[in-house]
Amino acid sequence: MSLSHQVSLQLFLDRLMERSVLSDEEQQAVRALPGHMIELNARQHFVHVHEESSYSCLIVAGLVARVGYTGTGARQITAFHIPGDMADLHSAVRPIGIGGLQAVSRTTVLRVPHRAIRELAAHYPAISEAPWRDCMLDAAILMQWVVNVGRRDARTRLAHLLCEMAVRYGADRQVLRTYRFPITQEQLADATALTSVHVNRSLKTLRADRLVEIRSGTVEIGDWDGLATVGEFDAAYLVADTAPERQKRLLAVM
Amino acid sequence: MSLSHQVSLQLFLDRLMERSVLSDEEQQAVRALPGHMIELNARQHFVHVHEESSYSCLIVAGLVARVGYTGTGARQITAFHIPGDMADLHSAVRPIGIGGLQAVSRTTVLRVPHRAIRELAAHYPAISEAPWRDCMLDAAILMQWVVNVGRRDARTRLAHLLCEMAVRYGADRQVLRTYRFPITQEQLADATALTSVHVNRSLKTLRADRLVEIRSGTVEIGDWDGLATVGEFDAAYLVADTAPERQKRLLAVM
DNA sequence: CGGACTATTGATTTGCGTCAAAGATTGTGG
DNA sequence: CCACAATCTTTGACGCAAATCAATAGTCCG
Repeated sequence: MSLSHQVSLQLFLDRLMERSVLSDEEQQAVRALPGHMIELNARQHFVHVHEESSYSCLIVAGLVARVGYTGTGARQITAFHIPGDMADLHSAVRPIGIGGLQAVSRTTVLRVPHRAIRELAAHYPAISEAPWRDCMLDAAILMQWVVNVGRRDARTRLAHLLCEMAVRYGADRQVLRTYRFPITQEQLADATALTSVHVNRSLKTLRADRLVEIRSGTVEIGDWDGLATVGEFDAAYLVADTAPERQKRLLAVM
Repeated sequence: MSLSHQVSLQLFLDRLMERSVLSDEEQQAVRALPGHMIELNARQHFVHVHEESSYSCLIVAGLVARVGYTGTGARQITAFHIPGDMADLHSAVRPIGIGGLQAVSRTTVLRVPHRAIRELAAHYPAISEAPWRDCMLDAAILMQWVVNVGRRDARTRLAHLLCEMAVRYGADRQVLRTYRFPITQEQLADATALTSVHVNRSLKTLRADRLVEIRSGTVEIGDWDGLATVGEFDAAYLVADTAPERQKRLLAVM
C-alpha cells in the first residue's frame, strides 16, 4: 500500500468521522481498504450511465461532476464531488442508474472495490450505518438541487451553489471566503440549468454588487452575508446531525 | 399487533424483496417491526422540514409528497411516495434536512421508530444493505427529477412524470395503463416546476394527441409508446438491479 | 343549493434562450 | 520564450417558452 493510498483513505475516514462515530478497530478497517489510484484529465468521463462498475470512486484531488442527459442530448450536472467524497458510494449497493461521472479538472481517484465496502459494512455492523448516512447527506444536497433548479431565478441559483461549495470546501469547520473551483461558465450552466450566456450575465450582476467574483478558477466571496441572502442559503441541510454525538452511532444493541 | 399493522409491514417487506434477498428469519424480523397507524387528511403536513423526528413513515394507503420551499415561499415537490414506500427511511440515519412530507390525498401511515429500524439493520448484518439500497433507489429517482426539471420542456416533463408513476404503481411487474393519481394541476405544477396554468395547457396538448388524459384523479394512458417517446422515458433507473439475484445480497462473508 | 376549490381559456409580459461576433486567457509545440 | 490555436468570457440584438394577470366555467361536497 503506497503512501498516497494511505493518505487518500485517511481523507475518506475524516469525512466519515465528521458524520459518524467509529471505534479504533473500525477506523483501522477503513484505513485498510484496498483500491488503486488513477489519474484523469479534465473532461474525462470515467463512470458511464448505463454501465455497471464494481468499484466506488474516492476523489483524492480535483473536481468531478455527476452528469445526466436528456434524450435530446441536453446535459445536466446533478452533483459536484470534491476531495474526500466517495462519489459513487451508492453504486456499492446499487451498481447502475444514477448517472455518469466526469472529471471537471485534472483529478486523482482511488477506486475501491464494492466488495470491500460491502464486506466492511457486514463485518462491523455498528459501522454499517456510516456509508448509508453518507449517501443520505448526498441525497439531501440533491433535494436542494431540485429546489434550486426548479424554483429560483438565475442569480439566486448561482449564489446558492457558490455558498454551498464554500461550506463544503470548508468541511464543517468554517465557511471559506476563497476557494478553488476550477469550473467553466458552461459547466456552471449545466449545474444550474441555465445557458452559459445567462450564467455570464448573472455572475456579472453578482460581481457588480461585490458579492462574489470568480477569477481564473477561484471563487472570491466579497460579502458572505450578502451572498447567502441573495442565494437564500441556509447550511442546515449540509450538517450531518444536530443531535448529540451518541446519535451518530447506534450503541451496542446485540 | 393489529391485522392492518401486519398487512402494512407485509407491503413494506414486499417492496424490500423486490430489491434485496432476505432470509426467512430476516423477513420475520421485518414483519415484527413495531409501529403505530395514523390517518391523515388531504393537505396535511406530517413531517416538517427543520423538525427532527424519531419515526419513519411507511405509506400504507394514499399519496404523499416530499416538499421543499425557497426563501420566498415558492414550493417544490421533490418526490411522490406511494403505498409500500417508507417515505423518510433516510431519517433513520439522518433525522433532518431532507424536506417535509405532506399528504396529497387522504393517507394512512404506519410510523415505525427509527430505533427499531436501526436495530434491525445492526442485528442482521446481511440485511443491513436492504434499507440502504432502498434509499438509493429513491436517490436515483431524485437525480432524474433534477434532469427533468432542469432540462426538459413542459410537455416532456409532464409526460416523463406520468410514465414514472405508471411504472412505480405497476411495482416492477407491468406498466399500468390506468392508475389512480389523485393530484391537482397545481400540485403537478409544484412537482414539475411549472405554473398550474401552464400545466393545464400542456396536459391539453397531451390529451389532444391521445397520449394521456387525467380524469377525476385517474391517469389514463392512451398510447404508452407515444407517451414514453414524448417523455424521453427509459425505466432503467427504476430497476433495482440488472445483475443476477446473488448480487442483491452479500453472501456470507464472515 | 351554495360555497370553495379546481380547471380552462385569453391577453400580455418577461426572464432566459438563441444566434453571432469580438476579446481575453490559456496552453502547447517549435 | 514566443506564436498561435484552442478554449473561455463577454456583449449585443432578437425570439420564445413559460409566467403573470384576469375572468369564466365546471365540480365536488356538506
